Amino acid sequence: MIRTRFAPSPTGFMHLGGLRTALYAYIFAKKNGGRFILRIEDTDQERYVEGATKVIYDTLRGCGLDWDEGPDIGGDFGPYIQSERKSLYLPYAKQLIESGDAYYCFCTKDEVDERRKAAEERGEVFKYDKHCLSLTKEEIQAKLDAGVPYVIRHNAPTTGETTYHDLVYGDITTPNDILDDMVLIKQDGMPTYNFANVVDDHLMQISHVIRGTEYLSSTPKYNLLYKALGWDIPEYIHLPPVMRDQHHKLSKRDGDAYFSDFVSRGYLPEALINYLALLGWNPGDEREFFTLSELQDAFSVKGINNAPAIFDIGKLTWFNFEYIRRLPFDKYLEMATPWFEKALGKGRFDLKRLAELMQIRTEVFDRIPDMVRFLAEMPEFPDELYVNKKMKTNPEVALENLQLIKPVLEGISDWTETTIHDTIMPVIAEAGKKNGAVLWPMRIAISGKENTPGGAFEIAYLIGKDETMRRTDAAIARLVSKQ
RNA sequence: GGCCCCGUGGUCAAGCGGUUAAGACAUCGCCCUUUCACGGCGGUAACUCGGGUCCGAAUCCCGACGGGGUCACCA
Repeated sequence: MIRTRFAPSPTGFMHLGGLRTALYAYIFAKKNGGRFILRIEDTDQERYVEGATKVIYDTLRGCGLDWDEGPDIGGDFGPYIQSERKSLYLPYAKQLIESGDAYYCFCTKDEVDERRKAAEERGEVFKYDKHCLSLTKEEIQAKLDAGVPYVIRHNAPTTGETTYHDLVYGDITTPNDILDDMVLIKQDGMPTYNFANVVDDHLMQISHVIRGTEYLSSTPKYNLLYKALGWDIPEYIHLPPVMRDQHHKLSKRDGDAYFSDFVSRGYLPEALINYLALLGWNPGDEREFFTLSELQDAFSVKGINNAPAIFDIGKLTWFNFEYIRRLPFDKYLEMATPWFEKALGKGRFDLKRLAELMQIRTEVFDRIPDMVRFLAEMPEFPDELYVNKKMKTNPEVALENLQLIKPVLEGISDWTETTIHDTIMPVIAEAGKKNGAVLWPMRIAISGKENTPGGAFEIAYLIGKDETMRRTDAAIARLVSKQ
């Protein structure tokens, strides 16, 4: 049975790198008919952030990454919150002490820190010197009885080397002499991440550990623990980091790395998931669009890349654009309406028609207001906008043609796109002019923008006859005054 | 600094000893078009460097350089 887990710590928000890890763990499990487990790693009491767990739930569910076992839904291997498992760890630590693979350490944190600092100043790599390993049984018991605070440390080997296999990185070999005697049980009785992780992954029968490469070099230490405890070592799938640029990891610090930020700006979770899936993995063929279930079918560990990948918001935006285009119209209208209203207020425009024009032009929802604001408020614009080489227009031509259509526009009583179109086009033809020579200036005159979501007729319809005449008159007046 | 990992266009990325070194995003140009967009066509742009091995290397080996990670009673 394939079992994977996503084990975030509730210390902040869900950032995109973490989401990608969760995604891979989810699709790998599902692809293989396995189970996806959610475990909250909150052994660091000081970093606990209220509400962070909910963010994790919301993000995962919002992306369709439903877990089969977890804190809120239970499962056969609970509890799924590490702090609630506190009492489980100590017996295993004691077992390691019995076998000589761990020992009590009474050195205080300050002492050790001081020695570490001194070593660093000498340019040396600090390793705990196993000082407390030499304590006799009696000495240990005496300190324990006296209530001297202690931690339990791993007794790591100092010679030889350790090799393990990673499904994406291959064999990783590390010399043992660099291994430090890491703390397994902290002074507060809580296990460290290092220890809790090993115990929990084993107890929860995790078959494949999927996580970031930051754990690549500490994995040998975990493997030593598995062996000392007599447990099977799980398969490892380490994932390269998602980078902001060549030098920096995409991190919580960047602020824009949060899933929730992208969603509130108008990125669709589906687009985010699709993009993230392809960041560091490829299906082996030319496909680019994947739903979650298609991802499950196509996924293969072989397709995971082992080099860091730089997060490219441009490509994400393209995916988002494509997903927005594919949205059912009603859904688009519903989602776009708040953004329309932000710039246009309520009830002044035919939002349905606007949405039809906007759907294929929306890259991200938060760009909508700037694109449509001109409908409510005529922007200032330079006369240069009347210049269009291909349409052969300039301010002079614009004035002439605006004057040509103004009375025609005035005479239209049934203000619909069709009527406006059918009334204006013959006039242009009769005057022997090119369509663009008339329609370009008209669009500029009533929109004041080089780019608009639709042509002259659509805009004229949207802003209504009165506003169209007002803007046309103003444009003519201005052009006249400059002659 | 020690140890580990990585190195194909601006970005993602195919490639597994012989290819005109794919494709996508971005970018540029052209066509279509009442604008933009969409669509169509085309262009610019890459194997970090140096040694090997081999008839032949982006592909294998070594080294250099560059980048990342890690060295906590954080996870």
